Amino acid sequence: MDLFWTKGYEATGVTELLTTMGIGRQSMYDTFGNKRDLFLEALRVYGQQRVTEAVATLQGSGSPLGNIMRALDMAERMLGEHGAEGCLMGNTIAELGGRDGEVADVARHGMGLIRGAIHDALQRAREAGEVSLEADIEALADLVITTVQGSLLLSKVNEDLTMSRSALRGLRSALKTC
Amino acid sequence: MDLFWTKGYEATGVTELLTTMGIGRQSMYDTFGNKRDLFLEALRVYGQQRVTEAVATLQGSGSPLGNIMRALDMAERMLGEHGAEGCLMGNTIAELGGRDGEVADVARHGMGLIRGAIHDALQRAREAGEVSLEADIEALADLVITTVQGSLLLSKVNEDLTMSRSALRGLRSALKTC
DNA sequence: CAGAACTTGGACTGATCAGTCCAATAAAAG
DNA sequence: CTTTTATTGGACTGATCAGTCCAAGTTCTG
Repeated sequence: MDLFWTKGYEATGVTELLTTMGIGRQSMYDTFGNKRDLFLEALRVYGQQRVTEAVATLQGSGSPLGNIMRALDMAERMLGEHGAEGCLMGNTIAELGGRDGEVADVARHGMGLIRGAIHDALQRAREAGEVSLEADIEALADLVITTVQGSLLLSKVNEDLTMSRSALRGLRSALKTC
Repeated sequence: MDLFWTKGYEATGVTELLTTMGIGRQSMYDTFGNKRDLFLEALRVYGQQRVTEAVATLQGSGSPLGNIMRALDMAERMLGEHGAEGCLMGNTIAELGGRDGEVADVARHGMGLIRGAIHDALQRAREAGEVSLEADIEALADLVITTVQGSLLLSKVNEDLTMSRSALRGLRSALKTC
């Protein structure tokens, strides 16, 4: 998973995967079938990890808007730790999104789950009076997931994370005033 | 340029490039040196095109905030016409950003120019009273470019452009209320 | 202990790729 | 007309790649 994450699908060789996983060639082909299916499995694991932690944060017991802010803290932490690698789902969409439908489905599905959790948190925030009644919850949820993905994309090329952090800052203030 | 745009760098073969360009193999190697330098040239041309039209819109004579909105119209038009392909600069960052410094520089430079034009327009908008004096111009400029890139990334995997358009809608309303 | 299931390294295949070389042709320039 | 320059297609190189095969060893199971 880490290899695919840092180097991308095509740029990662099977031999490299084997030595990193510490297993023999035949074992990999017996277990996963081929490189693409191994990648698909890695992508599923990655998606599950991210979705699990994001949803847990967004469904926390405290203030819904506070939970969203804490989710954005998570995104910032990810920027710091994995800025150069970006997000495996985002990377995958960029590299294979237009070529492999099944891969695209997995990435889209993972993002959809996170977007749904953001949307639900926004709805609770609206009910709690933390955002205005007129706020467009759908648009805001899409804005959040889109901005986070954008910031993770740009961080791949800006070793200085100012721009990515700044975009998230703009997003936070937009959420507070809406 | 179109080939690299739709298929990515690695997935585009030299032979394919030659037939599309309608020239012989040797001519290409004599003229551009190798595949990577040809790509670099295509990326520069793409960047120049996008920067030129974006800056022209953002520096228009009318209302600065209105110019930003018109630039977002441009992004929406691009979503409709090239949603499945995304943005060549964004695609390039995702595929090669961590591996080829010179390529990363070109993509980063193009985006920096657009970001600068957005920033200047925001500044003029603030001076004209279209956004509040307390607005964080830097954060807003980064939010805009980041969201647009994010929406172009997600559009590669959502043939239905609802999410991308919705994110831009959220961005517009955030700009209006700030 | 004996047999089955799993794992290993290494050799191998077939395909694909970027890049080079060359001989023939076409265009341009003097 | 003649010489130089540009362009072409096609053969070729060397490397890399995913995936297969096999023989030997290891672990698990009854």
